[in-house]
Amino acid sequence: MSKGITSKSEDYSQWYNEIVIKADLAEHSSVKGCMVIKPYGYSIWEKMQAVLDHKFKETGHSNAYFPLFIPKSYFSKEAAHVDGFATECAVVTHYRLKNDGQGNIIVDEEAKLEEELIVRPTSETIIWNTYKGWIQSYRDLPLLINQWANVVRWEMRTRLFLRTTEFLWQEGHTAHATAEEAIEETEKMLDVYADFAENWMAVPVVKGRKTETERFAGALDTYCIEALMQDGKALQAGTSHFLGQNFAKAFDVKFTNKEGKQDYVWASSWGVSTRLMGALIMAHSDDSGLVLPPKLAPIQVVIVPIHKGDEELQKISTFVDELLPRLRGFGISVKYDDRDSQRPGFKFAEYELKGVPIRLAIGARDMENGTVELARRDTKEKFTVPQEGLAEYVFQMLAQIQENIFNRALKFRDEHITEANSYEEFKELLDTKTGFIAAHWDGTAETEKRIKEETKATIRCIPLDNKLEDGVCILTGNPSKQRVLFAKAY
RNA sequence: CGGGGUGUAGCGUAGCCCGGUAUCGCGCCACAUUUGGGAUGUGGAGGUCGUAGGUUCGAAUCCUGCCACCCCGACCA
Repeated sequence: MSKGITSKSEDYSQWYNEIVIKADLAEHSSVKGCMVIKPYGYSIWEKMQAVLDHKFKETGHSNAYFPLFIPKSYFSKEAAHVDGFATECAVVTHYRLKNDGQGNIIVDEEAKLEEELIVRPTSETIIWNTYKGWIQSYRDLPLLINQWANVVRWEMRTRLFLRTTEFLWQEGHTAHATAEEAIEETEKMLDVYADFAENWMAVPVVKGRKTETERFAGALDTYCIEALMQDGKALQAGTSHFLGQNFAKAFDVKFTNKEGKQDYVWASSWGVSTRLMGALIMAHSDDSGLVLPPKLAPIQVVIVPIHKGDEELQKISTFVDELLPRLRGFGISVKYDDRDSQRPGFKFAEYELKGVPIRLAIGARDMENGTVELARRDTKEKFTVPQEGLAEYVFQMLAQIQENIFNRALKFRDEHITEANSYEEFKELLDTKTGFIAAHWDGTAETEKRIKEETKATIRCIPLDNKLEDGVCILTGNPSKQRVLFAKAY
């Protein structure tokens, strides 16, 4: 392992890449745009999954699994949907290889599929085609399904976790008897995402709605949570869509309501992906490496013994053997690193790089004094604390760290929401201060497009808790009733 | 799809201009000494130089083609 990583102030993008690689979260695979998520990175994702999965079930959803392959014809059934995804679909055309007689394996042209299969970029189409058979009556509704899956989007430019060709996610697909219920579901799941981002990932988010331009292909309304990264760029961390009756109509999913009349079903879909890993990394980490919120850290506490000779190690290990169950009793995941192959300094640096929230170092001096050295990752502070009551102290410290990194991120975020009242001011802020810029917009796609072309800033969302105020659009001077949040985004 | 870059041991690299069978560091293995912020010494193992062809007595090096990946943009979660 090499020493140090590029400073984030020097080159943010390189800093990010190095953290992902050096903290052992993931690595590039031999396939362009695809990554291998390594055990340490995957264990963070598993923690995210576990929490989210629990929340989904708590809100009445069940998991199911739908196929990876989608018949091409399904895509053309919803016009906006196909427009949105057509240019980034991987297509399966053959089902067999053969030996060409010269030692090469080639595609067997005789094994051409009647109908090409699309590797799912998202599953609305195959799921709604399936729902057609599941829904006949209002009694079958609501239908609340989630699936954990991989999807493929053939993006031109990829970045580890933030945008990979194949990525892992969950996608909820629900069916309802009324528009109101579907909207309620859409908003409820947005709240679930926001709660997860803030209270687990410690990443503050703005809940809002997308403009028509930024809306999901096939949705009537797209809600989102937007987070701010340390370089002042926004990251869309999750989306929840109200799909209206678009997919029900495309796939002919009707039900008989209480009055005995036929109607199309109302839908929502919502998802978060391994992109959340990117958000987690970028939101908190520093030049020493990853900083993980305790609630999602695979290892919350690491214990490093410092000893001269086996005898001292024995004593320390005996103490640690008693300490471990006490810590675990508080639900703390703890690792005792008594490897003799690495010295303490190496281990300190390694666990900092990996973002372990608390490190306990115990040496002969501590054993004599009845203390341990506690180092917290978020502030880099070190404390000498008594062994007596240590488990409880650590437990409380973990809660403090969780709170601290959230507050730190919140402070940064709030300091980076700035109001702009003219186009000049807007451009100036984008170049200097960055972050979210709250500005009046005349509500037209033309204005949005021009601002994007001229400044690279997009409307991240129209915040749900927006206050109404009269103003004029920064570009056109036309009247506006509220400010929207602009930012450069990932 | 444009621009830039890289491909040599597990990783990072030197060598390429000027052709003679590959340098250094990290890591790995063994042993010893070490251990409160990225240890030290000694010995050792490890290479189709991305790939196909060409020139040459001889190619990591020169020529041609191909492939792949990374970074920066445009597009997108």
